[in-house]
Amino acid sequence: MEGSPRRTRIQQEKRELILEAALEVFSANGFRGSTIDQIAEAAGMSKPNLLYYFRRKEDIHETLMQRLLDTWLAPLRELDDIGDPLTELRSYIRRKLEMARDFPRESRLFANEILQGAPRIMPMLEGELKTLVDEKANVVKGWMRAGKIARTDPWHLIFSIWATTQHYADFDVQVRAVLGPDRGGDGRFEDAARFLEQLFLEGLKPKE
Amino acid sequence: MEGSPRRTRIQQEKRELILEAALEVFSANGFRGSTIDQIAEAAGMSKPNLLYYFRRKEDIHETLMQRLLDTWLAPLRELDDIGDPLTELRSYIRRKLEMARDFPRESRLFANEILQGAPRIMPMLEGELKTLVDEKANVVKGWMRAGKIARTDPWHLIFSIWATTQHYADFDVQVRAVLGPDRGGDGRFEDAARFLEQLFLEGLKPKE
DNA sequence: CAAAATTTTGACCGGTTGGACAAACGTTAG
DNA sequence: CTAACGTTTGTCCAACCGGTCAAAATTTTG
Repeated sequence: MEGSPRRTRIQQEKRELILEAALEVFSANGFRGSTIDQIAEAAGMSKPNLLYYFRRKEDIHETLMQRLLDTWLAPLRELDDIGDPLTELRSYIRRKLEMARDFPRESRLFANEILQGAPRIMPMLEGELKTLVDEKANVVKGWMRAGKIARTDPWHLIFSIWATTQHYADFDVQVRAVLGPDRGGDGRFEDAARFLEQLFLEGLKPKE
Repeated sequence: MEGSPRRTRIQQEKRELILEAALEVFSANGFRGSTIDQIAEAAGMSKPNLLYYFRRKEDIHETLMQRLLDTWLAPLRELDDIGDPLTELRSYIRRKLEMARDFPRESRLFANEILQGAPRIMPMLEGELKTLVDEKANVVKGWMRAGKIARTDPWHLIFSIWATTQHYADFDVQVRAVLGPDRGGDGRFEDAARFLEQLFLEGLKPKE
């Protein structure tokens, strides 16, 4: 058994500072597109100083990734059997959209990793993530069997919630460019929330 | 007025070869993550030879990007007023999903560019793309006014179609990892098509 | 305070990268 | 055949990048 290494107060603080800076840089440029110098400058320290706290560039990325995954899956973990199905799904969509709004850098970091083939987190996708999604898909299946929601593919339903919500973080510049200066402001997340709620809960069929 | 530069037959062919190789490499590693050497090797030639056809790395990327945008927006251009609205939308969704299936590299190239803040194509997003989307959003608005489809935000509707379809190209490794070896095979696009059709045309409300 | 431990820095290194260039090679037209 | 033109290659370079190291500066501890 090995506990996490003992660290001084300074080490704790500086490591946080570096991780915050690295999140900024990695999420904007990807892993290979980012340099240690950039991260060091964003953290307000010299490169060798940074390397005193993280011995390799990859260590920073790995630490960032580990932390990310916990918070990233939290909304899905909260989805559970108790309560009204449609309400549960609406809450899940809202939580995911809030994450896209409040943690866009984390979303882009994740997107960058997946886009490049997920070389560093593949085992996690096939293990922890798959297990969690399978479990929640079965919950959704139960709702369908009980006639609480329409029958459809639960896995693709989850994918579509991921895709539509994360889009507002990952493709933010495109969303803003298309909406223009007037509609692309802070209100876009509320518009998106309203739209997604209707899409998932009602579809596009006209109401009689 | 300046026409496109005169080129010999060999130049035409070699340039195509390079662009094909560059698409492979750029879409997998991003712009900064790709090296001229990688592209040259994928194209079966030496680095200086490649640089004879494209003088700078950025020229390759730029050429690739310009071509991409035309084909990328083609499905949306086809969306028009004539014909049944729900059928039109279903066709658009299917075309976009087919593009994700048949041109995943193009999708990832585009996603990479947007993720990094779209530094090279920003003017196009604010110009050509915005104009096209605004135009099509108005078509959709007309359908809504006519009571042909439910009232909702046309812009966010288009975003959600982009997001859900491109997801199967951009996040392909994640989709496959979650679906597992049995369900993650070639059939996943048909499952996705069925699901998306239901989602957009019916929503999740249970049928009475 | 003084010794010990921690933190910061400047100088440096080997490998990679984008790109330049001239020489060699091949092709085509007179 | 040969001169002109187009293509390919080997060599080289300067900038950059990840990372090392020893020494200096600072903080902590007895």
